Amino acid sequence: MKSDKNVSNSVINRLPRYYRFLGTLLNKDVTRISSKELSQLMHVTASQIRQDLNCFGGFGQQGYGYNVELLHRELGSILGVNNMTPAIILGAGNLGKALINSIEFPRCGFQLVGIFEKNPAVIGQNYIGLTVQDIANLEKFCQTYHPKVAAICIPKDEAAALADTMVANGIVGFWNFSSYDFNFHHEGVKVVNVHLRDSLMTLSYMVTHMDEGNSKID
Amino acid sequence: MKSDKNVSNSVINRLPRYYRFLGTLLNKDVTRISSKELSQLMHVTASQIRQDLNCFGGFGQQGYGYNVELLHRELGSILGVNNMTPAIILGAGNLGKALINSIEFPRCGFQLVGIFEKNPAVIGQNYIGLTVQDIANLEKFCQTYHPKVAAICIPKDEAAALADTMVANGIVGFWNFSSYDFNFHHEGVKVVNVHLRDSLMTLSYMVTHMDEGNSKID
DNA sequence: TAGATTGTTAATCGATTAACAATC
DNA sequence: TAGATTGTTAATCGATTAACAATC
Repeated sequence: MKSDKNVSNSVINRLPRYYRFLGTLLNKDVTRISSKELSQLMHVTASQIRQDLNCFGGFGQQGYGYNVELLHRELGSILGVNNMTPAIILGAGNLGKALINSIEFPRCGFQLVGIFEKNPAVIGQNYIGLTVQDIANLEKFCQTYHPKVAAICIPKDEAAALADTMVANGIVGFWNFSSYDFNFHHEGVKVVNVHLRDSLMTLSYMVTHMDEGNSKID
Repeated sequence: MKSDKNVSNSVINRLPRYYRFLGTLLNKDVTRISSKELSQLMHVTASQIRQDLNCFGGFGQQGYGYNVELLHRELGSILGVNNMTPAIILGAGNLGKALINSIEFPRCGFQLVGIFEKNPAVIGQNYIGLTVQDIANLEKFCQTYHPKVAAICIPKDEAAALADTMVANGIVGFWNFSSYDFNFHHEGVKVVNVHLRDSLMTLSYMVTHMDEGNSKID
């Protein structure tokens, strides 16, 4: 892999989409594709595809295009989808349960190793082979099993109360569904925020201003 | 309100966050705030705040700053949070149920008027006062109740099969959790995509490349 | 009035697109 | 070889930041 020069957030955000489209092509037994063909499929410019891919290496061949299987595998490796990074979920409420049941963590690069909740009615329940644990045991669990990533499905205040503990105990990545702002006070951790409420309000703006240009938000 | 000039996707995406912070300030009985103070609170530049707000009007006062309550109300109105736009949810699986139970639609500008599912085991169940309906009744429902927005919590193929019907029956906005690409074939509709799987894979990239700069994605 | 802070224009920065020489 | 398509550099476009005159 080429030394990762110039990899902007925009590029990183587009990588999973490339990976997804290539997976679809692979399932259809497409063996090669040019940036132009892919650009028509994905509705982006061929230039952007070539620029994006070249942040990571020269995966194509002049006059030929890209080998779908190879490129898919390379992007998977860049995304780390085979790393099985140990991950936990904080909060087994509606959202937590939805993630547990609808997200294929192993296909995204993670192994789900623990689920934590403070509600006694939920503690002890079983989901996809994991027993929901008391969130009071979180620190001890981290010291034993060293999860690296946490999906935050608890309210802002509870997230705030646990943030320092998590970082101190080796959590380096947050998939954050709360409105707590992690990287404000935590250096060196990676955060992907998913603000569902904000995203719905953005849609409210868009349908409220139907006439205006903006038609799509990712 | 000033004529909406130059409102980019970036600005629209930031609006709900401004609204959220102002709501918090309001709860703390803060009556006025300068762009500088707000910028420190939100970790953005004061310049950007002033630029963003000025897309919609001059809500501040030289030498004083912004009236929190007024600005909060104005942003709410711009976002359309009081519009009560009729909305439906397609799919009452794990994710659909999570949205029903954890998102406050009325506070985001919507009134939830229908929930649809194809699984017979779920049809007829009750959530927050709504009975889950057979998705086969969707078209008829639309013609009677005219929902304007749909949250898509069904698989790509099912979304694809229903897309034309929905658009033909007046749905103009999609909160899309599937990997079906709406605006490819549908003109004039507004789409906010939420690709949870992609977002988790982006986090995988980030923790796989810990050393590199990027630390936060929204 | 003097001090503060906006609204807005100008400068900078970064991301996207276009172009093309390299090369399979 | 000729045609196609990449990798990469240069040009354009848009978004962010800085600066400052207007003004409360």
